[in-house]
Amino acid sequence: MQDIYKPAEVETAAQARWEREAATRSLEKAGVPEYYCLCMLPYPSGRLHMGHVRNYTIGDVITRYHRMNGRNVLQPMGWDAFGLPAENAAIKNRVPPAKWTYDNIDYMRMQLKSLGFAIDWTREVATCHPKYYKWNQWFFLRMLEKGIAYKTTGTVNWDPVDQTVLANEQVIDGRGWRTGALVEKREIPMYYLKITAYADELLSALDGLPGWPERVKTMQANWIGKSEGVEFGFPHEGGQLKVFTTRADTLMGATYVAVAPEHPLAAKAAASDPKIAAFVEECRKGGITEAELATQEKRGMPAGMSVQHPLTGEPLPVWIANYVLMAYGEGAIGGVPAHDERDYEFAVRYGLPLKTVVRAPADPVPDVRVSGLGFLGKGGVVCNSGKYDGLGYQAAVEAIAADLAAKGLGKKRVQYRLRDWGISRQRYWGCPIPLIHCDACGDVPVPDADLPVILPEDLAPDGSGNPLAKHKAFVECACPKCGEPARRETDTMDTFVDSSWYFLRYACRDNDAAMVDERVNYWLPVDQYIGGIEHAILHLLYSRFWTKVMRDMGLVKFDEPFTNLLTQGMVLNHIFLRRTGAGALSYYSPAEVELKHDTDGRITGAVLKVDGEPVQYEGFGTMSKSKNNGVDPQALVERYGADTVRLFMMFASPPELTLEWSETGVEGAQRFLKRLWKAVSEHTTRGPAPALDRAALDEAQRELRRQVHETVAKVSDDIGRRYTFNTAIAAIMELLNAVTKLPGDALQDRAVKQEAYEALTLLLAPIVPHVCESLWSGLGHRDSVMAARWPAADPAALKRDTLELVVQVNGKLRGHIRVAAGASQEVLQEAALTEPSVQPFVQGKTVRKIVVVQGRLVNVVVA
RNA sequence: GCCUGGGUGGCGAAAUUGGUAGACGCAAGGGACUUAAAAUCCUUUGGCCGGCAACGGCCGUGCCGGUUCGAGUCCGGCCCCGGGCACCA
Repeated sequence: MQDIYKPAEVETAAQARWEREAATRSLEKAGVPEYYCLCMLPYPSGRLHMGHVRNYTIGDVITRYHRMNGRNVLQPMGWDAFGLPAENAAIKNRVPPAKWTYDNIDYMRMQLKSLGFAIDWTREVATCHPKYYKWNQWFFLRMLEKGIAYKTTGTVNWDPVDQTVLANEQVIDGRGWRTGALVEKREIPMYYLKITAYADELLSALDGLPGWPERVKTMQANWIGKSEGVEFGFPHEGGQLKVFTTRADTLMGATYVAVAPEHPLAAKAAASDPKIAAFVEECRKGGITEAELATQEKRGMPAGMSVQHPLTGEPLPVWIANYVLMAYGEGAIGGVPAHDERDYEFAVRYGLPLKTVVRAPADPVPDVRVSGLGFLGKGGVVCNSGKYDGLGYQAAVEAIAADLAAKGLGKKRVQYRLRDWGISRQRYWGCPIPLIHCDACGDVPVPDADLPVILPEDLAPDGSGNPLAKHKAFVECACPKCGEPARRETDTMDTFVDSSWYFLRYACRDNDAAMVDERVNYWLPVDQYIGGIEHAILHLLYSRFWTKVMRDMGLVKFDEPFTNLLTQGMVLNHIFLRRTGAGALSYYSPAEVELKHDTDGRITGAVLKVDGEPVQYEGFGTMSKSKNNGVDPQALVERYGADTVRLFMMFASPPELTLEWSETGVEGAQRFLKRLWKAVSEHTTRGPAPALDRAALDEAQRELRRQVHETVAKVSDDIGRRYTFNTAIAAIMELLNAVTKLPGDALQDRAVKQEAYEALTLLLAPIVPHVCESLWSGLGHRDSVMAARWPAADPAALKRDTLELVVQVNGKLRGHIRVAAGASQEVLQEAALTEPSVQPFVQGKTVRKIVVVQGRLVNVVVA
């Protein structure tokens, strides 16, 4: 072993050894417990960013930990290779998206390899490869046959200048990003997947996922948004205006009815009244995101008609209102301004009457005409509602639903907030939807034998529309049914389709005859899935849905794709900027800036290194290109080595929290590895250590051994159960501090140190595998550390004869006592009361009570 | 607007089931080594007060209130920051 730590040499040698020994290859083995550790696949944007490094380091630590614990572990990698950024790069650089994507994949694969992740590269998948997306198309056709995929219209952002559909992120302040034109909503035909048919199972199955964070399950449950309520109609001349409400108890308080601008009644009203038509047209302005719709100013216009209250027959005016969503319920609501904040705001603005029909249980019955927002929530009592007065929420809903049913106007039903999944995208760089449009036969599925429908890879988009639609060789085809000339569908699939099942394909990517095979049931479900919290809802919900559809078609034998889920936080860095000219901002990389501190170490300012002039410090923010505060992992690996980068990432904060980048923190991580290297190297230069003789140890040696085994127990728990890698590393650092402080060079000193250094190496192997490979062989082992077994704590070494307990008086710390390990309560109380530092606080006072917490503390309560 | 997390020293954080607040590391100060610097090693470090000192006291986990022998942790109300909101991935 060399006496100086040289990361580049160590890492090249370790990676070469793993390659030579095919150490990261995973094969299906009968009789060995399998473990599937999966990280969310990256979008090949060009270079890895720190979020990727964090994600894959977490996955690699878990992978290597379970390997050392004897499991047959699979850790695959792939590329979420279709998507918008490739088209944007194509527009900017005039390079076909395919070339850009494949080049990026090559570079990023090299980066991943240089970080030493134990990935089985023989299973690599790229979603833009025809051998992958063929199965998107094949499965889409199966869903079409079953009625799970269907066609209807959907709303999109429309740029009227470019005549193009825009993604939400391409709409900035209501305008198209390239043209600056005001964006409009437009209805176009699209294909949908009937995820709502699985709403109930997607919701109830969350209870069967104890390995998922509560927060993610709560978000998914709220997203699905199951609510029980009443669907009923407001009768009018032309029939009934249907609404759905969860608050039928407030029905007697309805003073108006409002419909969405896209509602058929609004269209009908617009046809005969130009003012209404203008208003409906006005509502088309702006984007389609829920955030935008929910924050816009509430506006409305009378539809020029009225309906009857279903219980009283009283006429109620119909309004067209922009705050009513066509996508939820029936696209219409009964307005109850006294008991709904949004209705209240609307009614106040347009002078609509209020009627108070619910009161707090303790309050007196209010005057019907009391204005203002009344009781909210479901804990009230119905009033001013005739026969329903005095009922609580549930009883009132039942009674009103029964009366509506008796009149043939309504019934109780369940409503979900979840909407079906629209998968059509009017974009080039995606998986073609396998349909052919024939004038005679309609929409005809592409026969299975003609799959995949191959996406031409040599087109370059120019920003106006989908180049596929202009590509004759792609569009023009023969109808599979009648053979006459027909047009191929040019919409491609949402990239969420690609990422909804890629984790299955890793198990069988060499099978060209089937989407999945038996190996999928060997590896799946995924034992541990790791990725960003930003995917908590959409990606994870779509993957769960897709898995259930495949199960129902008999393709897989499990119900849920991911047994355990770890959501990692974002990586942040300092943000520096200068204001240049007319409000323009110029961002500077933290690498170009020097921070100024006061004597307490507080940041007081910053200057640009090149000119020494101040720049504005904006605090921490997520690493991004636009803020110019990203850190290039490659530069770090070259400067410090992969192990240092991995160690810092895992040490700086627990995986679920955000991580603030710190160059000095990276240096600290490097310092630790150097100290470890030096310590082991000094130990091994004295030759092989003698065998450990447990009976011959002195107190200091026993104490160090105890710490070794306590550390083994703690690190096993921190990595294997808690996923708190930061505290595992802290314990390992403490152990190194302790070993290097053990004086003496006697035989048993060396034996205890050998045991300690071997434990340190094994415990660190999942986190910094390259350096541990060298240390392990330095400590006298011929096999790779990847083949070594995870250490086990020796219970005999953990045993303690005495314990130190805390003594509190009225909950305040007043002293410590040392007692025998098995001491009785009486002995503890006596020791606590007679402890000199405790005496002044109990003397002359009445002891009311003594609380003893086993192995921790004694609290004396005095008055 | 709706849904969901988070807030602890100068900084990243720790405290695992309600039981010693600040482990571990960074930064900063003092010292050793060195012609010097870097590197390395030793050492101090939440705030305030008292003491020559050993040490002791009080305060302290975003803010206000509550439960408890005991609250960073539980409950109620507020403030601030982040993630998601269905065509970014």
